Amino acid sequence: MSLHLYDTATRSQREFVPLRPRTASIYVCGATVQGVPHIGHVRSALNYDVLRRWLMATGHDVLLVRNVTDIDDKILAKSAEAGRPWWEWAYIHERAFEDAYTALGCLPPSTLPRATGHVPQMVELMARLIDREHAYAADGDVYFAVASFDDYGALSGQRLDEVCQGESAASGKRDPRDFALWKAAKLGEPCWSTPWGPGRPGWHLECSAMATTYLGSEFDIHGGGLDLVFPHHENERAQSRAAGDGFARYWLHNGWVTLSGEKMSKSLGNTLSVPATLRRVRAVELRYYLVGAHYRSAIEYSDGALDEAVAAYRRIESFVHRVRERCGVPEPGTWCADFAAAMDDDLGTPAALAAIHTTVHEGNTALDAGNHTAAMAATGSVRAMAGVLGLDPLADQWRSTSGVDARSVALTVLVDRLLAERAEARARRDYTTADAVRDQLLAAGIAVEDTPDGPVWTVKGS
RNA sequence: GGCGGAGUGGCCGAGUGGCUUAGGCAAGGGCCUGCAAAGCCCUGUACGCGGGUUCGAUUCCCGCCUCCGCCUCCA
Repeated sequence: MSLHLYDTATRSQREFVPLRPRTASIYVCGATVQGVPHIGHVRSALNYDVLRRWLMATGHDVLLVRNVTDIDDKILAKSAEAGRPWWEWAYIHERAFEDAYTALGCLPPSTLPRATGHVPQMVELMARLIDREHAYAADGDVYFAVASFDDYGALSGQRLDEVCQGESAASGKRDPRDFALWKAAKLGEPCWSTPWGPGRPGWHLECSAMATTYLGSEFDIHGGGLDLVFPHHENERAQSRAAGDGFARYWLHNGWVTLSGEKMSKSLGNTLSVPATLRRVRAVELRYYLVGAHYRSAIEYSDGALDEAVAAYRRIESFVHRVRERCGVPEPGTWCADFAAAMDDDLGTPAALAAIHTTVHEGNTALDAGNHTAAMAATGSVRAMAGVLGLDPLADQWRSTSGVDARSVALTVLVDRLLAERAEARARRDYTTADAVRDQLLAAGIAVEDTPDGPVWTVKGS
């Protein structure tokens, strides 16, 4: 079995055969940085992070480009409303997004291009399109001529006669279905000069320009949220192919996070921000929750479901910690066949998680039987599998303290001192005193468990 | 109106034409423990409704109901 991915363009699973063997090039539509990231935004980034990690784990050299749309109508409107420069507004929110991605353990992209930094490439692309008579300039706007591209609509399944794209108010448009590649400068708006007059990039054009700048005229995977299929990705595909580029070979789209049955979106105002969620659960737990559902299914957010994910993750985490305390630090090993089969089947993370839980179960049984070798092996396997999902409990990413610092040394000395007292009390059957010590520790957030190898303590939530 | 997705046991959430019918959470019983905790063992008549195909359907086909998304900016 090899990796198969569901391709929106063909509405079917296709075997992933990269353009160049052992390499993978991925372009993911990042955010329009106009506000604070919500958990739906990070779900998208997380899905492509898991894809990337699985490709890396199976021996691919991966290039992943995620863009930042740092100029658009809403950024201009919101910054104006706030009385701040548009570029400051964009950068503040770009940082908020990056902070959220980093907190959740997304590997940094190979590069993070901004739309405003790629105007020359956009001009070049428009020139090619005009040359081939797939685009035309009108009063400083530049439009793509939809009718000139036969394959338009193939990606999204939209019927041409039903389509009427947003910029219909514009006078120079020859066909209501045409969409803007470039928008003529309006008074007071930022603009860049082009052969057709000053203006600013249209949304669709920038992604085509940035993707091919970094990944070449043809690349492997283009990803994004389900809502981008039409018109954004349809238009990207049309303009790039019309210009003679092969463009994306696989189109992946992730499902929603919904709240009260509705898509979480800024316009509806029903968003749950990442910072707010991280005040309630740890980042790794939120990651488990978002990665635990299949990427194409919708997640109907609920506090209860998030709590269940927290409990499920802690089962894995406590197993790994228990083995580490009793048997030593296990190095990541190899994943089991079920796990690989699940991941190869269109990133079947639910089944992959089931494989992890099965291994945890086996490891716990081994630990109960005093078989430290088998417990270590299971833990190594769990670490490797969880690592592919970015959920390895012992990964540096999730370490709350940097390991052996002065504070943790001090804590260890004090806890060990108390545990010695408790051991003495237990030895003389003074359980009142022994339990008092344990309760004291628990009140301080330190859980004590008696095991065949002696008491083991852990700081809750670390 | 056009296109697409979903309805699974107390809850979350996979999946499959029949095989011990994922996994987790929660619940009940048991083992272990001084007591716990954690773990282990056991238990639980699931597949929106109505037809059809089939020896057999939750899984395929048809119809219906309900919910959601895209078609305008949106992960």
